[in-house]
Amino acid sequence: MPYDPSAFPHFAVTVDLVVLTVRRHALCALAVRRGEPPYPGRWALPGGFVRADEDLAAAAARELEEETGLRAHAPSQPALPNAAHLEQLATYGDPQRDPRMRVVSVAHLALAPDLPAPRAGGDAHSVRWAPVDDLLDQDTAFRHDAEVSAPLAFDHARILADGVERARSKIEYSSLATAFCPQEFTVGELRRVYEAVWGVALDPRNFHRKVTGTPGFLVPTGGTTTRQGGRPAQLFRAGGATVLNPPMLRPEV
Amino acid sequence: MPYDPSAFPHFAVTVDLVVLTVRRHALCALAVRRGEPPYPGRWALPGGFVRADEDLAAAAARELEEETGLRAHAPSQPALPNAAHLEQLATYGDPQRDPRMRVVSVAHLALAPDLPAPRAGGDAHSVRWAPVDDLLDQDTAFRHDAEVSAPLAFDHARILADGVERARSKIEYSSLATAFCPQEFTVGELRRVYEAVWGVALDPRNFHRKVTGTPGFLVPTGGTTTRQGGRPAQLFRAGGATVLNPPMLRPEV
DNA sequence: CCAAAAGTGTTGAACATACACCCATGT
DNA sequence: ACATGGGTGTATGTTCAACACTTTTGG
Repeated sequence: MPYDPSAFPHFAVTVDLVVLTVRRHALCALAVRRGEPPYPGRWALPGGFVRADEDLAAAAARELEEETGLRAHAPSQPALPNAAHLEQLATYGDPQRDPRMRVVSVAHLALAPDLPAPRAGGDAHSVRWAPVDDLLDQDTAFRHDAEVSAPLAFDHARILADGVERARSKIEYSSLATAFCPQEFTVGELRRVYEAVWGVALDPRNFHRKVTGTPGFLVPTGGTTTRQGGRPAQLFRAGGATVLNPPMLRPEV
Repeated sequence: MPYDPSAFPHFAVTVDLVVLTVRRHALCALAVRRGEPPYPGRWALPGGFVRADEDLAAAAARELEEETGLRAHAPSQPALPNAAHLEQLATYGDPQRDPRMRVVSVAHLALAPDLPAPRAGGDAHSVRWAPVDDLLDQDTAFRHDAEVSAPLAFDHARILADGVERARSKIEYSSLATAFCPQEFTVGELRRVYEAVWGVALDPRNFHRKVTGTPGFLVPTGGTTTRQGGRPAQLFRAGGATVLNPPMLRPEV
């Protein structure tokens, strides 16, 4: 079927990734250092062009694997080892957002357990996990001891902020916080995820009762561990439940 | 700055609109009948191409005004007369979703008060409000008395379902339900919005206490009305609060 | 008077917080 | 022994669902 290609404008379409993990009690995002203009030397979110016959989710999964080695798994699928939660976040299409040309970027949000080390992708640019506070907050970004020293390239600060906000609100009413944990984890480890993502302290006793009392949230594996020190803790896997009812309550700020 | 346009694939970018309203106790969506191939004669969501120098939100607002005469207002802005809530929903980019070419569609969700009548836009194709159940449910869609008789064109059934789901969950924890009401409304009218969107019955007494007891949700205007019959009811405007804490509770299904 | 919708009071169950207290390990 | 994190019990307050009851209109 013929169609006049001059009847509509042409766009480039990219996917950008907000990849979040919890490291050393802080919520961190994956950042790559740009080599080429525009914004050479600045940190940015990983991402790339969508291919001609590629679905948006497939493009996001491909970029995720290129940058981290993680495979994506669809929501409510058994958590495989080396797999991350991946979902569409939002789309950014300001005509001026890329100085080269008109680019519409479909941002995705990925949540991953703490990984041994970020691995350089097919292109060997530098990659690192940076605390989101350093990436977003101007004051800390310009502190001399901060490892990032300028705002993110393009509109990536906005995209990252939206991704963080999505993660913060979603762990409230879904079991998504388990995506930050390894396959087997303790209640205390899960609690530290909530504390890092929300930036608050939670009562360990009430948290324990809450998560173990929500049917389908956690499944005991039978094993125990003392990797956190102290009394051995039961190990759990994520259960089948995806929505939490009643939700976890985020304390007032 | 030169850039090689053959280095990346070209896409067409459209906006599609899920415009919802509550009419005669039912949640309804705006549908347009297609004149041209593909899917001639089938119902579809309103939408169109994003222009070369147009932001995504601006394109959605333009299409909304062309189809309905409604202006869009940003979140948490005073509700103007003839203005609708508009927000980005999600982006759909399956390579096969449009048989003509590669089209990425950025769907938006609009919530509007019940309007006198849908008005034909710049192009004079037919437009109507259809109950979302008729548009989505195969069984009712093929009943002889249903006014729509085939599934929506393209992947619009999926987009509509996602928009309805977004609206259903958002009125739970935000004051968005007021976007379905006229500027001044009663507690009973607001309750009927929740009942239509969720498809449930709510206790009028508890609902009244809940919404009037949430600070910033409703502001009394001083007036009263008996347009629903019975004892005169106070009139309210939407207050400044956008998030509802605690949320409205959707009864179990 | 009766029907209909608005609004208030009350009660018992569910759930949240705060915190006292005990348990099982490593050093 | 003691520090550390895991886990249970219990008191107190808040919120919610259910429903009896009163108020103010139209017919």
